Amino acid sequence: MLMGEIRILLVDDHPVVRAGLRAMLTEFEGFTVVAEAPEGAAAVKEVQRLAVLGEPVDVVLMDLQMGEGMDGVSATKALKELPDAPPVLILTTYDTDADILAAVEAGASGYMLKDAPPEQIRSAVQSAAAGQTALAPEVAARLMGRIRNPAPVLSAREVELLELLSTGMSNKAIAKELFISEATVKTHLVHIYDKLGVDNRTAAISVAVSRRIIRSAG
Amino acid sequence: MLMGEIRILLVDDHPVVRAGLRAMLTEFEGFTVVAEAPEGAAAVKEVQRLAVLGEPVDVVLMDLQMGEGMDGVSATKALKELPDAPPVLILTTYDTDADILAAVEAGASGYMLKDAPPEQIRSAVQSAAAGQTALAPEVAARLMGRIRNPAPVLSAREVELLELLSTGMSNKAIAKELFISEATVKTHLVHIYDKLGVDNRTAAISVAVSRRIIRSAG
DNA sequence: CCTGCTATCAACCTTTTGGTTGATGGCGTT
DNA sequence: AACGCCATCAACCAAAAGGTTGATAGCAGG
Repeated sequence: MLMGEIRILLVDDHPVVRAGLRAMLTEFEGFTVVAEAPEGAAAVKEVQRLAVLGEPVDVVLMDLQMGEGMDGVSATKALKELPDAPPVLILTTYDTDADILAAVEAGASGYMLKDAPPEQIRSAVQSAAAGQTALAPEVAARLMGRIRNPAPVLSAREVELLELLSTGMSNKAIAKELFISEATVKTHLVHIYDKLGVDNRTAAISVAVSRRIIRSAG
Repeated sequence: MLMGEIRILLVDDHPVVRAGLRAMLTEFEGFTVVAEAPEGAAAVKEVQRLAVLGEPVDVVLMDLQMGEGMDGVSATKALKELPDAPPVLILTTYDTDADILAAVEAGASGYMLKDAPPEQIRSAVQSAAAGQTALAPEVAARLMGRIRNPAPVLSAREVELLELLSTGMSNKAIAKELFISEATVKTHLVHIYDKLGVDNRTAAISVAVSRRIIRSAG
């Protein structure tokens, strides 16, 4: 293949951010932005379209929060089900555990923050294109810190519950949403309270937000 | 002055966004980005520096949320105290009541959203440079709506309660903290729920945070 | 002066949560 | 195979929160 250019698809609902990434990446050697999409569904279509044209995408740069349409996590999952799925590099604003976990679980090859210096983004794209994993230093540090300092680790399910909790849903509503019984919700909550060292849902949210386990409503 | 170019200062903590705005604006006729700043304090210095150089800034494009340093509202206030203060056009992601009101109160000449189409941003910058006010359609609509349908305003005491609420305190604890009876706490809560359109404390916090009535733990 | 809003409190009742105990099955590790 | 962790559910009880009615008092505005 002789080191052709790295072919990139940008997925972000903000035209300004897309323009910024395009400008930033094309200034570097070896990068081409071959397509853009404002949300996840369009991104999947673009990847397929370019694949059948014989001009496959090498790396997808994906935002997590899209105003409308398919969000980044769902899009990543959808992309990973395609044959010859390209690596997906998440590029977002927030570095909460919930976001990171969801992204990694969906099959993302990396997790970068939008306020990262250009050079960092450049090397992350390169790593992703090479099939490697690329984590932002902040993200990596957070993961390392949590290994050294065995802070109580919430399971993915527990984080999921916390997120619904933070929207103000009752146990009954959460149960319905997750297709489990109210009893199970209560069991999860007891475990969450235990791990966070609190004894009610409101305090749990407060602690979870300040520890960046979840992101507050916004 | 013969219709010189409009000289712009970009203020945003994300290099990606700055690059995007720069690329977007310089593609249009009549715009020059003369400086950039990652946060408010640096922005004020830039404006002053360029003023003494005899190359004054015509429009400041300002984000509201900066990771570190002076935030957009404070920076706008600071700029407005300078002699020959340039118009400040807010360009941000969120269009909450609190943000818009704070920005307008601080003296902003306009309020645009980052997901706006380039053409809209272009004309907003032009309006601001001409000394006019430029509001994004979404923002204008929201303001109109709030005039017709004034949002319930929480009393100072109610906000005080909300703040304690968000830390996870029980009614009893809040009562003790504020030297009032638990009954009074409950009465306040009923009023708060009523005004926010919710029916439990967790949802109240969620709404209050998303409306920026209080700021979340962090 | 009357009206409305705010802040305070009480009594009462219903619903929701929290806390406990115990049980099942899956999954991965030792 | 045995152990631990996770996710699921049930039944039960105690505590907290939610909802209602009603009352008092201050203070601002028409």
